[in-house]
Amino acid sequence: MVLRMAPFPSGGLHIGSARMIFVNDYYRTRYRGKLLLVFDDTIGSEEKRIDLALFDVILRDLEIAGATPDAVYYKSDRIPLFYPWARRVIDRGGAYVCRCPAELLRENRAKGQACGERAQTPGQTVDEWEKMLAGGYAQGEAVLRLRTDLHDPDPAFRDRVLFRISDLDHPRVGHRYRVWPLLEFSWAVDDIELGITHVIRGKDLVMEDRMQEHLWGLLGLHGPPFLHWGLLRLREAKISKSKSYLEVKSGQYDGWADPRTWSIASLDRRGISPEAMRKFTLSFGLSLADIEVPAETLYAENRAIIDATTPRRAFVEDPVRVDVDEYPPGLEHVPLANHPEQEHLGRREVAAGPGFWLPRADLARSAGAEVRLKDLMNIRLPPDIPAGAAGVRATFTTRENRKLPRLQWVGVEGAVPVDLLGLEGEHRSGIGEGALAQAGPRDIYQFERVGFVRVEADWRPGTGPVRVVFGHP
RNA sequence: GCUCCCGUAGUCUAGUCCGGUCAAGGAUAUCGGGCCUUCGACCCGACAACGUGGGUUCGAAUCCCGCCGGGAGCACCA
Repeated sequence: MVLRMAPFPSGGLHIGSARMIFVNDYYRTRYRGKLLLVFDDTIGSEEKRIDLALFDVILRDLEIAGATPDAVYYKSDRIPLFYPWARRVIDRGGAYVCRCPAELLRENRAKGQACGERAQTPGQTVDEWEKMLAGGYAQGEAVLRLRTDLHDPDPAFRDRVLFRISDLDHPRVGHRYRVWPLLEFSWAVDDIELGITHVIRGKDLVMEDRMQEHLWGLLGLHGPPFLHWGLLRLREAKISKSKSYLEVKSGQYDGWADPRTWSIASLDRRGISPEAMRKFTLSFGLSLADIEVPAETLYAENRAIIDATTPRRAFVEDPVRVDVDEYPPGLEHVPLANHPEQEHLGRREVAAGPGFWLPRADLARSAGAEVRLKDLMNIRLPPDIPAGAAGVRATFTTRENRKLPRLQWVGVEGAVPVDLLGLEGEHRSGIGEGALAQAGPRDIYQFERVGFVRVEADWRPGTGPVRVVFGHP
């Protein structure tokens, strides 16, 4: 079994590409086949530009996803290979060189009308084709078109363009070629040349199946069967690839791993395991319906994978200093379990009061009430807590574990500043318990009552606030 | 407008090819309860679906036809 993925290098791989990645990889693994990555970097268009930096971004995304290809090809290296194939199609009368403007071509297609050029003999087409290749036509002046039935019931199928002329500068091969194949033709050739046995691709390309089969029929060949999947979207990820591209390029976004892109890399950065992405994606099968799934479903998948192995830590957002009067002796430090159920994850010694940091939002809600500092003690808060209060004095009540509102807390001693990057790209500052000072890059923690977070890959102890990215609740 | 594809609970999905074992299973969400010192986990329970109309049949989610709804294509993009 030989499969292929064919992304266009105009953006990082996003969650919508997940089906391409995981479905293909699933079959490769299951049938011990090969999975090729073929960059579909024919020249594109003015609107759809190739970005050199994106080849590596995509490669890296596939690595993250655990779907490293067995081989990598660049369509732009293979252009000369397509010319002899074009010649074979022409010789069989399957194509003609058309000099109609795009506008006229479109109108004729809609009406099922032939233009004057269509009557060309293969001999005349060869001459015109040679002229195209030799530079005898300017960009947009001539194309090689497939000859189908002009009255084909599907207007989309009538006399499609196979090759066109482009003077755009290609980031890999520059101006080495002027006559470029379109996706359909290049794949009619490469699915044969590369020995692809099964084509699994998006349903936006179903019409291309017919074109490839038409070409194969013309040449007496048999190509691989086609399978398709429908569009997959996360409800929260409204952003398009091209919009992301602009934001990343302009620096509005923090690269392709910015949480707002919902790219594979961004999910990884947030601590969502590739395994969760895989299970999530494969759970949809190969359905042809376009689906929109809440990110919560992906989060649930991830929780099931990471919850049991993820240590708990205290984080207090927008902290207010609270000093507790009548603080009981001997509670300056307490041992806490790293995980409520997984004892093998051990314990850590946590600095407690009498000075604490508590979340401003919780304090505002609980003024005058007795609250429980989780795992520690109960305190009574003063009746009045001004909105901008810098410090608050509270009073110890009991240690008895009663049903009280529970707050997480951070003891003042050894507390470390934390910068939490949120899903909208916002930075939430807070303070974390001392144990976080020894966090390692890419470590995953659960901030109790906040959610799962992952330490930034480039963070090192002693370099300022602990930088983490919010994953999910 | 033309062509193709898709319609099972809020969402996603199993079942449809080969009609009965489907008074439709699972996941997620929601609601209620329990439990662990998290708003997380776990346990128990509840809610909730075959788009619609006809036909075939002893029997239809499943086969046929119409309609309705949704998506994609009709680029010298991929």
